Amino acid sequence: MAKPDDDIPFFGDEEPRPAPASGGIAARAMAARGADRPAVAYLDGLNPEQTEAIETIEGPVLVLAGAGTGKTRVLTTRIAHIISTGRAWPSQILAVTFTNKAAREMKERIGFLVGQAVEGMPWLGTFHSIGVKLLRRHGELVGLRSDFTILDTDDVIRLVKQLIRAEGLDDKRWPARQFAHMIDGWKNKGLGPADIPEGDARAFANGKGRELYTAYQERLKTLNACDFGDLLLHPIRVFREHPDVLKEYHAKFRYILVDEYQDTNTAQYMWLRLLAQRPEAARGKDGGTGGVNICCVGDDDQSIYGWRGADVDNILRFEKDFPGARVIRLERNYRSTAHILGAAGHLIANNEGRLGKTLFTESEDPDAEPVNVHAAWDSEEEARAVGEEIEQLERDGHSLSDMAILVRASFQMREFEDRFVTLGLNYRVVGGPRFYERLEIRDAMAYLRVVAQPSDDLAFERIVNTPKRGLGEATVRQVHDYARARDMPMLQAAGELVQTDEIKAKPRKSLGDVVSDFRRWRDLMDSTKHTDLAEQILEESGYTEMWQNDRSAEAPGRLENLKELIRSMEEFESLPAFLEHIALVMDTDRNEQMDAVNLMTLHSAKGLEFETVFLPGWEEGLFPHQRALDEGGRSGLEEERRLAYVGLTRAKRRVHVWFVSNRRIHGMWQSTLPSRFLDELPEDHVSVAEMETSYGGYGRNHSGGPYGTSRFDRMGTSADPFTNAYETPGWKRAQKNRTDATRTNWGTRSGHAVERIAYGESGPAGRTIEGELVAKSTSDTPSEFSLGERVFHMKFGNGNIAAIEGNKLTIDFDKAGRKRVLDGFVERT
DNA sequence: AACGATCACCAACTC
DNA sequence: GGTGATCGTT
Repeated sequence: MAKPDDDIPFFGDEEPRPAPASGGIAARAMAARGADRPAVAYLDGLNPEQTEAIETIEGPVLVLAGAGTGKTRVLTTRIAHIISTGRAWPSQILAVTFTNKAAREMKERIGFLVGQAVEGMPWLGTFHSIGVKLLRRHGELVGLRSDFTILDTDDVIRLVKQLIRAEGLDDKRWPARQFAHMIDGWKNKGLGPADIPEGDARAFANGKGRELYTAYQERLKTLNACDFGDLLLHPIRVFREHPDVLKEYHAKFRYILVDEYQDTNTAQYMWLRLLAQRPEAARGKDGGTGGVNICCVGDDDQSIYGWRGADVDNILRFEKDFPGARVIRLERNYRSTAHILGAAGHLIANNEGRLGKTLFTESEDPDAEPVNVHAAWDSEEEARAVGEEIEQLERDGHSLSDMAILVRASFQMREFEDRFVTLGLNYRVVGGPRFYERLEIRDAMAYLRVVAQPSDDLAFERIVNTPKRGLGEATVRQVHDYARARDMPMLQAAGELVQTDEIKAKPRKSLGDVVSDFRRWRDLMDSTKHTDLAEQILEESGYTEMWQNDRSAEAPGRLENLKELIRSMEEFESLPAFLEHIALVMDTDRNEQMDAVNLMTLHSAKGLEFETVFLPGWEEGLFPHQRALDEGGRSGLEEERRLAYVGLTRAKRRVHVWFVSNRRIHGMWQSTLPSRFLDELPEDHVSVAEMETSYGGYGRNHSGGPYGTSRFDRMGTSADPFTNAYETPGWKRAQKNRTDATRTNWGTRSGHAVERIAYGESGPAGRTIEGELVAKSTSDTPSEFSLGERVFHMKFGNGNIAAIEGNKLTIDFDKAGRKRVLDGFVERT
């Protein structure tokens, strides 16, 4: 086997092996070579299916790996196996993942198996980071210089907005965000401006869709920039238009592995096919093995990215694409209790079009808890109750890091955060609002981008007048127009303009200063350490000073973040390397070692596991998400169900599902119905929480509070909206529990009051609460209240009606101030 | 040109 | 609840 040029020293069959890393499994594996099976130690402890998935090295393989069945172990061991048996150099293995986290984890675990050799795997990464690597080499074939920049969604939207305005269109009527989203969708499908369907092209901006898309691509080219979609599309173009280049990679990548195959979109699929389907293999000249050594690992039940273009069909049609493919199912679960698996399996069985797997576990745990379902009045109480449960678990000796709260939508996080702050409970937001998205970080990055890449107009425009330098809209536009007219970067245009007298004296001076600043910084780039340079730039530009003079509450935090930014640059060797990292790797994993509760969305929970999982917000409209239902119809619902499945299967031992009766959405309180998914959980594996375990104490406290009313009363009413829709035995038991608890604890007086609050004066039968949005379903009905009327709201207390819009009331509350609420939630006093 | 106040609109998630 | 856009003011 010839050693590839870009490989690092490692062992091959003919070469002496370096001393293996001590304790490395590979070391033991090599020592054990020649013995009977398991021939190598790293295959110890694997079940037969896993072993098959690892040892079937030649030819196409699809591994259908259910949740918790050792998917990552199979992938990493397979790679270790390929390397250890000398079938390929580390650099000859292409291993793609979707997230940086997955790539990082895989790299770490391969490191445990093969030691140093993992450092020789340059082609282990996300689709996008590998795309960047390809384009740095071959970008010129599609008109990109090798120092191109990568635009994030924010940049894209700003750019699209400029283009929409340049076309003389109203950017209100045709929102840039929407068009950016459309472009992204086209790119996910592998469509360039010429390829998009006529209907799509006409759908936006009076038929100017295609024109705009073309203009957008043109603009990217002049900016020497790529958006995320281009990181996939450009390599595809290179491969298609330059067979010699493709051939080079065919020879290079002897083994291809794909993680989370069910999440590949069409462009990624095209990309993979180009690399995996070799013409010589098709002609049968490749040693009879079929030649396509591709191994895709995935789980159709965990496909949750349909809305961003992932195509489940990719996994469903694998066998057609790669004839002779071996399909291996991993169904033995090593993570969860039988209760959790039972609940998840029963839920997901409601989906059609599955490849079909049934997870099982062999561990028998007599103490295992069923899945717990809880009800709460509103999201605030939900957060409080979850907080209590967490504290109880903590007192029982569980560590916070073993618990996670998985929400459907990120806005749900705030209430938990608020609660945890009050409790002094450590928490960690995983994948939440990211560091790089912060205003000050983006500003600082813009400075660095202009220095590293003077043609980066988007970055230039962002900071040309930040801090304020007296360069207003008028001046910036002048520079912009000058640049566009001469097809040059704005920085250069600014440099030329200040030589002329086209600009008034004041802005001319500041613009000149900016230009010479950037010139100076740029000259320093080669001679100064990038961290020092960054510090110098922030200092000399007046940017840090701007925040030092800012007396707002956030300013100190922002300065802290800027320091953090400089610190995080340390580990990169150069400014460009750092900028690329930021563009692609948007997470900073700080505080990983702290013991803290994990808070994240269901999407970002995929691939993780926790002892205890809290799943709040199981309500119609939120989960399943209304938008998924509206846009995706049945398949949208199925995707939501898979998301629920992902949530449940994250748990090893305990699951607590919550739903609330009232949730505030867009600042308005809305009544909600429990999610249909609750109904799809099997009774055998579910227990509906008894009142005293989850509601005791604090509910009572509130009944004595300023607003007087207990919050659970509504549930005990005979007209309970849940009754009709939810007939399962488990559900009835839940009703019964609620009823009993209500009656015993709080009596009926407030029950009556709340009943009216919940249904308004028209009575329970008249106004059906229509699941997701009461506001929508009843907006035609004029409100029965009148202006100035004195009303009572159970959360906000007494107030006067200031305005009426259908059934939405604007009320000036005595204590809570002005709020907008639905009329169903207030009563006359 | 800069600033502060008010308003409209939005809020799945990843690279 | 937060943000960006817009308007009126200096």
